[in-house]
Amino acid sequence: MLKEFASHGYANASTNRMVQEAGIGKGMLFYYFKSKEELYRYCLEYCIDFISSEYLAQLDLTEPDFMIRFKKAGEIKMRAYLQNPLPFLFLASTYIRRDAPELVPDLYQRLEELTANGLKAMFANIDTSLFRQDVAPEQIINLIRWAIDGWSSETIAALENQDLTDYDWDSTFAEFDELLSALRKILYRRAAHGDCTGE
Amino acid sequence: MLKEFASHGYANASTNRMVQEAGIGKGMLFYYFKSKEELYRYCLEYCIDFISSEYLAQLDLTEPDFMIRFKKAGEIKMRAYLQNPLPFLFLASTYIRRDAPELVPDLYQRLEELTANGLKAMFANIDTSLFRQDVAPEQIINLIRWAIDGWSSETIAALENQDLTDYDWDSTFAEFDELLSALRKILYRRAAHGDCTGE
DNA sequence: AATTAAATTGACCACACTGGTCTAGAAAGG
DNA sequence: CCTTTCTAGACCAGTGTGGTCAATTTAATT
Repeated sequence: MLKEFASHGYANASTNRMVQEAGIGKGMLFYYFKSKEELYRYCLEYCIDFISSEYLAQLDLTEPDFMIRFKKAGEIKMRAYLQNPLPFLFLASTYIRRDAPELVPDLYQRLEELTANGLKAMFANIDTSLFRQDVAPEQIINLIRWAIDGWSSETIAALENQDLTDYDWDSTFAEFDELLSALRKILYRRAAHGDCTGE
Repeated sequence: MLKEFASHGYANASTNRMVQEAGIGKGMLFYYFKSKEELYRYCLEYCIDFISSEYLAQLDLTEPDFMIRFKKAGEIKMRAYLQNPLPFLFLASTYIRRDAPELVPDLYQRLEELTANGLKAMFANIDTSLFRQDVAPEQIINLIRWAIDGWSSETIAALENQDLTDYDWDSTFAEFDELLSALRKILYRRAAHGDCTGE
């Protein structure tokens, strides 16, 4: 169901394909859900719950070092995604398609709030004294974000055509650590002795 | 036509909507194109031609300073996009939907080649001696790419809900320049006197 | 003006597929 | 044995599809 909605959008999702994919009779679907609309709403709630509990609620927002915090967040997200990617795909799909505006009137507001709260918390209480001082800390945070996002999306894109059953994750993680250490070298204060940035 | 294909994909694009949007009779479409498939192929060729001539062919690949080269490329792309955004949207749509695989068998290979050649040329003959030496130059190139990509997509996303008729572009460009100077400060060799990275 | 040719329209077609219903029966439980 | 809960899939009216075609307007040519 989630897959059908995610890949075709609400309007073009076919209940016939759903029951075929699920291997059940058409009657069942409309026995448990009185309409396609109700099914959609149920899926929505399920996905929001899943992502809230398996991803957002797991974030460690106390870690002052932004890079560590962000790295942990990435691992949590990846774990949740690998456990069940469909809620992510479903919500991303509804969000970018703007598919069901009057179907669930306050949906987009809720999604905005969800991500906005997540992001706000993500960027709150960061120890900016770790950063180099000659570039604005917001700029540094952006650079870290964009670097990690860019690396992630390119890595995921590269993995998409692979057989992941016996994939060598270690080298991927090593690559990620390399990226992080480069970021630290570039964006953080030089450790202790002789801060040659001049402050 | 491009808009219809771009926003619905080949299968769900409606020839009825196309003729309505274009304000012509249904007959005309099938007078000039014998089928939806032929129309699609024509659109494809048109878009590839447009992007090749108005974007890829305009790139200045001699500029040794990567950041300047990339900045110019961004401006060229933006100019082409503003002149006619539909080819970009059309090709992006076909590429991500993987919509017409057996319709145009060698399509994806051609698109891969197009972008691959573009990217390869884009990253060839770069003067890496301008970069700081304590981080691998490929890593630096990636960081610049990701930063510019991230900034661009967030800026575009923010602009999408705006009225652009009398938008203040100067502040946007200024923001972009700020980003570039931060990148230069962070990723390039310190100019001349006292290179404190120690080589 | 008369005739031929090109361009244009929209009603129309068979067909595919839609969300949803409903009958008929299988399972389960008492 | 009866009742209740599940389950299946044939079926329905409706909508939209890509594509056709006879009819008509417009343009070109003689």
